[in-house]
Order: sequence, then structure tokens, then C-alpha cells
Amino acid sequence: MRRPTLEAVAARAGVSRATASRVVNGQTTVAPDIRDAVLRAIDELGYVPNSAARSLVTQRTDSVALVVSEPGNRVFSEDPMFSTAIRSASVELEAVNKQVVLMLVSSPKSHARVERYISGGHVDGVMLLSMHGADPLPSALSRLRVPVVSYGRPAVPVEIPFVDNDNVGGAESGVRHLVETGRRRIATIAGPQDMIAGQDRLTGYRNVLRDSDRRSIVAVGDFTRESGAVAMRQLLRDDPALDAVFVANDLMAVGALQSLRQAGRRVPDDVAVVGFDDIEAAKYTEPPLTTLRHPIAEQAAAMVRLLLNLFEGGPTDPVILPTELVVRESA
Amino acid sequence: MRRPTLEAVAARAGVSRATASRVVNGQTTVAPDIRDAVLRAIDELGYVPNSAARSLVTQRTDSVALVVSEPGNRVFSEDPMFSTAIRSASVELEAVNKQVVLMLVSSPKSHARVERYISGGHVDGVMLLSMHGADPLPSALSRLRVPVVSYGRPAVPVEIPFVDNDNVGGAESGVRHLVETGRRRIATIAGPQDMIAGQDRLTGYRNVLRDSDRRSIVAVGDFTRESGAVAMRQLLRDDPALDAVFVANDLMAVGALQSLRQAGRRVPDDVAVVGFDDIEAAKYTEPPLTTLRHPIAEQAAAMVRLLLNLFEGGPTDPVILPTELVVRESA
DNA sequence: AATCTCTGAGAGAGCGCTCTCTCATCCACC
DNA sequence: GGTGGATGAGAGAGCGCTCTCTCAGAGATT
Repeated sequence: MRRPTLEAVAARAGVSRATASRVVNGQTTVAPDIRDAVLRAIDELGYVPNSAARSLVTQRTDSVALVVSEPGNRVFSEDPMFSTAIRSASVELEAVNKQVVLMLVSSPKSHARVERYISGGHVDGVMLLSMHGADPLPSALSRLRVPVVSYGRPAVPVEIPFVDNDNVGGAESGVRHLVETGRRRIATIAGPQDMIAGQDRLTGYRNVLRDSDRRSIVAVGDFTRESGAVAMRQLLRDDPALDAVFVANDLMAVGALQSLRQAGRRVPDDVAVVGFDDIEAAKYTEPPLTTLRHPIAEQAAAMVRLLLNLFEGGPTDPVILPTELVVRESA
Repeated sequence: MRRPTLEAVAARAGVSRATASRVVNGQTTVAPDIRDAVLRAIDELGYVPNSAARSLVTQRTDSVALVVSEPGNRVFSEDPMFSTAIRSASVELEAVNKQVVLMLVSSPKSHARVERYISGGHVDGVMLLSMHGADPLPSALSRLRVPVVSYGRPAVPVEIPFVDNDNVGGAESGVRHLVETGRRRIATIAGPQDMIAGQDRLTGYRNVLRDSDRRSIVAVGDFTRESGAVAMRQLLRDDPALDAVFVANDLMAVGALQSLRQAGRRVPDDVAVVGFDDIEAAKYTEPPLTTLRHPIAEQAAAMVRLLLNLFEGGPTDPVILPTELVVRESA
């Protein structure tokens, strides 16, 4: 026994398939009694429209791809930014009855797969999450003439709408906080320099240091806890007298705190630490982390709105959301 | 200009649509030269099969739903278990060319949506993640005659294949470790009692305490950091003399550590702490957390295999994976 | 040479739906 | 009473693909 078709519904209600279709799609040009008969038939048969058949004719699928370019190793699993963004986007899309197809792309091989999938008409649009600088996906997809939006400014100058937070400004206010609280030797643990967020936060750091006449001390991590711990040890070796460090994300800051503890440095007494992101864990470090909050969920929601606008012809100007310094105990 | 169809490919290659289809689907009954001509046409036109049309006739979609029942508030975003499982399942499915449709269900309203979506034939099968005890989804879906597997033993006695870790055994070995290291007053912060993992880990705790003639001291959390912190304060009030606590997941253990610190208790000197899950963050707490490791990624992979077996008629016996005690400094 | 495989390719139905076009019916108006 | 315009419902094409059925032709067998 297979699932009932519209044909079956029509037969049971004693109408034509066309009329049944009208009822299913909520058209108003159906007399109330006939309408009721059809609805009853639908209910009795447990009819659910076949999506493949529908999208074959409508050329729509009512689902969108969420393509996550993994920044390597295990960041996806560890960094709550991803799940927060995914969750928010998913909720937002659910509200307009669209489905999320999640695509994790790590290798160049899966890159081709994504492109094939998307050009296969499976989805009406694409949301791109966290790509690296050299990611060929944005341009590849926009070439496919598929509606694409991006979470985070694309590194390559490609004309796709995007949502981002003010990475430079945020970093600046974080570092400025360190300057204003009297820190002299301010280091930074930068993010991966093939990611825009990594670059921009480093730029913000440099801007403030230049303006306040301090020397920059830089180590680079890859946004993982582990890399933060490694980078912190490195910094302590490079400049044992440093008294502050601006870390480009909270996850690395957690690692940095551990290295500082192991090196016998007190935070914030000996070394002040400022993170970036304000993930939940920032409240639970020892000491709790001073960091820059930016609204991840709102950013994801804004991205969804951008995509919907792309479908319906609304405004698609880039959205830049502000960051906010959250002062806790680490700085 | 719309996307090229198989018809166009056939025309360009000078063959029939049927032959072109044979080539696309890798059938061997096509002469090499004709085959080459078709492949060339495909390449030149940039042809990609229309998935809707294909699945309309094949009755397959090559995508599966990953339904995540959110255990309330923000656990999904914070607990890396989810992203790890999602990632692993996604990678595993990608390997067999299937897509993941992510469905987050929180409200009963979205529950109906999920059911409708699934019975709409959008997906070939369903993977269920982390449902509560009263979750009606497992039975509802298995009633729809859709292949369903579950990550975590379903609470209701429904006949669906599942993968789980040995929650009872894991909890037992964790608590036993506390007993063996000489702890006398061992409390627990249990997980939500409407979740199997919450129940089973509490059972394990109780088993060992009963056997070692100790009194159980229980507070209940909801697997969030915050709830762990609250529960720990509660426990300290209930029994200021406790010298150990078994926490049902690492996230709550992080919160508990903070509360212990704020209460001036040293870990592990005054109070030993054992967590559960061995998330990455467990290495970075102060002190690093002794906890029970279970292979989340493998579990997700096993779940995928179960689903594939359901499609192809392989074995679908429940899979229970072992846990392993990882001793760090907190106990 | 006649028949019989076997291989390779085409014809065409049909998956379940939407949507345009057509048409019957009804009421209003002159 | 006849015409015009709504209104509501049906007929049927067609979305792009797969797959069975059919058949032409090449080679093998008697």
C-alpha cells in the first residue's frame, strides 16, 4: 500500500484533481461545501502532497542549503558559534516553512559534491557559513545563478549579500580597554589569517596599538582551545614581561588561561586577558572572561532574512552588527 | 535560460533520452563510443540531473532527516555532543552520497511539522537524536512506516533500532572510582529525569552507592552549565560535608566546579568531581576533569550504518558502546 | 541458409502534481 | 428574454526523469 495521491483524494471527494489541488493550495475559488468535502477526504486518507512531484512543476523546493565550510580539524564540534548560528537559522527558516539541508564541506572533494548538489536543483538558495579566504565556493555558487548569502564577509570580492559583525571595531574596543586599564605590553593571539574574522580582529588590535604607541606582539592560532594554549606559551617565551593579551576568540582564550595558570601567572593581576565572542563558557572560566559579545543568533536570523529578500526582491544590503565589551574578571 | 534537461543532452549526442539516461546512471549496456558522445554532451551543456524528477519516479530521495529533539533552552548550542554527532553522521552519509536534512524540533507545533515533512516523502529515512522520555516522535514515525533509527535508547518501548552508550555501566565505574579513592559522602548531580541518559546515569550511581553502603545525595540538573552550578550550591547546602560528586555530564560539571570554587572548596582535596562525556572542555577546567569518555562520533557512525542496514536489509540489532574512565586531576 | 541467441538502442508510459485554458452555470441588468 | 460578466469546476498538458517493452541487427548455431 503506497501513499494516497491527490487523485485518490479527488475521487473520494467526488471532484476533479484540479479542484482538490486548489483546496490543498488554499485557493479561494472553491465553494465551501466542496472545500469541506475535499478536506474531509484528505483527512480520512491521511493525504500528504508528494514533494518531488510538486517541486517538479513549481520549480521550487522550499528548502535551502546551509553550507558550513569547516575551518579544519574539530572547530565545528567545539565552537558553539556554529551550533548557535545553525540553530537560529533553522528556527528562522522553519517559521517560513522552509527546510534546512546541512552540508559540511571539508575537503575539495566534498566541495565538488556541494556544487553538484546545489546545481541539481535540490534547494532554492544557499547560506554560506564561515569560509576561509581562499574558499572558491562563494564565486562558484554565485556563478550558478543560485541565490546565495553569506554569514561573514566573503574574502574574495564577490557580489553576494552578507551579514557580519564588526570585527575590527570589536577588537579595537577590546584592546582599548586593555590600554585604558594601564596595560603596557599587550600581546595578541590572532585567529587563522585565511579567515576574515582572523584578519579583521588582528587589524583592530594593530590599529589601537599603533595609535597608543605600543609594540605589537603576535602569535597565531586556529581558533581552537589547543592552539590558544600553544600560542600563549609561545608568547610567554617571546616576551615574559607581557601584561595583557587580546585573544581573537574565547575558545583560544580558554586555552590561553590554562597556559597562564601553568606558567604561574595570575589573571588579571599579572596578565589581563580579553577574549572575543562571549560564548557561554566565558562565564565559567577561572577567572571569568572579559570578552566581546556579538549577537550570533541575530546575525544568523539576519542572514535568513537576506536570503528571503533575495527570493522576493527585498533589500539585500550587507548587514554589520555591533559588538559589545563585556567586562568580567579577566581584564 | 533554464538548466539543460536530459532531452537536450540526448539531442546533442544524437541518441535517445533513454540512452542518455543509461549513461547518466552508469549502466553498462551502452557502446563505448556512444557513451563517450553522451558524456561529452553532458560536459558541454553542464547537465545535472533534476532531483525532483528523478525521485518522482524512483521513489527515493537520497536524503535522510536528522531530527534533533532539543532538550529545552540552549543545550543544543552549548553541548558539543550534538555538533559532534551531527558532524559524524553527516560525514558518514556523505560517503554514501546521501544528504542530511536537519530538523530541530522544540515545540509540539514543530513536531507536527516534522511529521508532515517526513510523510511528505522528502526523505528516505530518519535519525532521531536525544529525545525525551515522553517524546511521541519515535512511535509516530515508526507508525508512518518510515525507516527510523535512534541515537540513544528510546524511552518508550518502540521497536526501532538504536545506538547508545553504556550509561549505567559508565556511571558505575565513575562512582566506583570515587569509592575506591576513599570518598565517603558521594553526591550526584543527575541529568533530567525525562531523558534516558539522565535516568540511567542516576541508576548507575545508585547501584554503586547501594553496594558500598553509602547514602545517596541527589540534586537534579538539566545538562546545562548553569544548572550544574545551581545544583552544586544546593548540594553544599544539603550536605556541607560531602567529599565527592558525580556529575551526569561534563557541562554541568563545569558549572559545579565554579560553584565549588566560589564556596571555597578545593578540588580534588576537599571535593572530588567526576563528570561524564569527556568533552574537549574537560581538559581545560581548573583542575582538569576526571570523566567518562564515550565515542560520540562512532556512535553516530553506527547509527548511520544501522539506517543503511534498514534500507538494505542488513542487521539492525541495537548497538551499545562502552565507556572509559579518563582520570585527570579532579578526582 | 535458416533460425536462434544476444547486445544495444529507441518508444513511450507514467511518477504526482500544478496551472492554464475552457466551459457550464448562475445572477444581474437592460 | 437575451446578453454580459462573474464564479466555480473540469480537462489536459507538461514538469524531467526512469524503466519496461520492443525491436533492429550482429554473430553463433544447426
